[in-house]
Amino acid sequence: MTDGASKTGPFKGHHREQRPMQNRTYTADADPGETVTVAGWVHEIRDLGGIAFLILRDKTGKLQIKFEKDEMDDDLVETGLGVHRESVVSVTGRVEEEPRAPTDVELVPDSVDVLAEADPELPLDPSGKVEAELPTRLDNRTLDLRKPEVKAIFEIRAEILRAVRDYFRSVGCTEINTPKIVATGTEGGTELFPITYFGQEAFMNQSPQLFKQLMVGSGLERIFEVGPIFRAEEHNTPRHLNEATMIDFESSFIDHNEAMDVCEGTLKAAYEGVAENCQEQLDRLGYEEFETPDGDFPRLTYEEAIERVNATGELDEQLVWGDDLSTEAEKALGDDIGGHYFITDWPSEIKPFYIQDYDDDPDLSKGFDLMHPRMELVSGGQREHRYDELVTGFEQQGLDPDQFEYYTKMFKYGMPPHAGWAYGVERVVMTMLDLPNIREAVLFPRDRQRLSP
RNA sequence: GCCCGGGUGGUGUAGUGGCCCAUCAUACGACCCUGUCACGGUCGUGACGCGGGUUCAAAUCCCGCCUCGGGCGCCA
Repeated sequence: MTDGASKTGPFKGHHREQRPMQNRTYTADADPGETVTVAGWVHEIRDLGGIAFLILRDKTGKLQIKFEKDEMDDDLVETGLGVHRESVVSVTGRVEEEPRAPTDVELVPDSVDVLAEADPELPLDPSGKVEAELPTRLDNRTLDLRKPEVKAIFEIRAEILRAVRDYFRSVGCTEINTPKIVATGTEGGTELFPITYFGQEAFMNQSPQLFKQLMVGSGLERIFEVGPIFRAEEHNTPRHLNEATMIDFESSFIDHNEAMDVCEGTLKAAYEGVAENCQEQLDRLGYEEFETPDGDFPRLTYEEAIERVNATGELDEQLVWGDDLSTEAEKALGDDIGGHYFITDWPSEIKPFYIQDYDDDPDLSKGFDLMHPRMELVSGGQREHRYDELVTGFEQQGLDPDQFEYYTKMFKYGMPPHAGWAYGVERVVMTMLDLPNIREAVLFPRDRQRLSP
């Protein structure tokens, strides 16, 4: 940038007071010998009498600020030690090497500015001396995310999304966005949130399924989307949300086996990204060793899966062909396998209409699920791309094809064979970090009871 | 949708009929303390979700309401 350009910008060089943050130094970058201005939150004040320490916290860590009462200006001491915890301050002073300080450096202040005073009684304690329950934490998410271990979850979540996006690009995908306000549901089964759209009945979208299929028939061919989905089920569990974030993938000219390859690739990329780039966050969360999945994920057919569940002897009643896997069955199988695995070749009748059946066995579908030992992560499959078969599938599942004409119509104009899948970001975060509740993996969860904040 | 459990100071808890004008920790207020790092010490402020009932006596038992969490189903 030239001098001339900089003078026309929002921050003019000779008005330093208009950009106080420009000169801010992160606590982690405060090196001995420098005079710096740091800014952040008052984590704690330890007043020992003649000497007192203010611990300042910012996004990079904590820095100790020393106040020697007899040797320093009274106003400075009064301002620095008179603030409540979690107030926002900026402090200018000299950084000194000090082996007795927690980080081996401390700041000797010349001036302290209180930018925002905090109320003395906090709804939760960011220093973590006293635990808070999840509802209290969610009601006060701003304070909650001042805790380094809570912040770490969302830094890791961001890294998962980065790694997944990079992986998708590496296999030739284009990122798309599809509408979240829609006229009809996807599968007809799940409850939708009804809304009014200029006087017309409409719904919050339950899944990008139909839209992403329409796009594999477009010139884009191979696409992914990261976006919200909305489901009006009144479930109350630690693994369901009414608004979740889905990672959807769909590609032309691949089958369900190749779709599983991509699925496995994205998940491994997510684990590897976190292992490579989030060691500090993992440390904060207390991970001794973070294991990335190695080797190929086992691919069990549905038939093999129910046989294996029955062989564990964990279930009171044996599964028979055609049964869906109950939560109990999923857990028994997950314990038995001990890692991620696919279940393939599901009975057609428990998979949606858009999943293709085997030509030589119409009772068997090319649908698959990716499972973590704790829960289902992904649902996907080879799609039905043939117009006549698709419309027949609608009718067999009791759906009216006319309602989905915008979708089926495009299958008349050259829809290539295609396959894809979708997984829930929150479930990936939750299983990766072994979080007890899916609400931990969302900043502001929407569940049966919670609409605010 | 069906079923189960819980709500005690700001926060997290102890207390299952009288021992409770309610325990402990932390926070908050006051005072003491020159190397803390969950700083320490002394003193103090502060709560039984709401309404009704049973009982000589209710935080505790019963009913209704509000509210939160969990199990199943279904799903990601």
